[in-house]
Amino acid sequence: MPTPSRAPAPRGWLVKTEPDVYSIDDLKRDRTTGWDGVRNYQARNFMRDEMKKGDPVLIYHSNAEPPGIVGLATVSREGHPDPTALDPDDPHFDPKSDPANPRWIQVELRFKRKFGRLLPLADLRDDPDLVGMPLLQRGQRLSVQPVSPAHLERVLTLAGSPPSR
DNA sequence: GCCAACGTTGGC
DNA sequence: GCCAACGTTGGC
Repeated sequence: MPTPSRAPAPRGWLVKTEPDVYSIDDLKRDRTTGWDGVRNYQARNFMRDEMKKGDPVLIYHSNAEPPGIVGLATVSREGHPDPTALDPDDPHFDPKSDPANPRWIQVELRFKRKFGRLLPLADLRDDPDLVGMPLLQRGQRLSVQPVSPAHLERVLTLAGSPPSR
């Protein structure tokens, strides 16, 4: 029998940022921002190929005390060239990127909410429901990574937020 | 500040 | 194409 066509399961994401550089409060202030400066091919490919408008995005503070997940955003614009790679005055300028065929991609994120409390990395590591989450894997340092629906729901529950929407 | 893990670079 | 050297990330 024919399988009814069904929308693909919504994908969740997690992005890292150093709060000294750009924090959840900065995103709240700006409301939207181009997630620029990512210079890793795997992370770029997620932004270029897989992050879709409306996808939920967890915001993670790295190099913070303590490090942890601090809030939620959404993809408000899909992959497009990262202007900082083409700007010689920008610290993320990449002279090897051809302006006619830009090498680096960003998405635009829109602030959704800041959690009432930071969810510390150490606590997430201890949560049996989060086993296998890429963030928690040893030596993992991707700054853009997928989050399964189950892990996303668990994080939102820990944050005291509704599991969807 | 230390250092493990990982990605990139470049000599060969 | 191998791999050592180097630079970066990021927790601790």
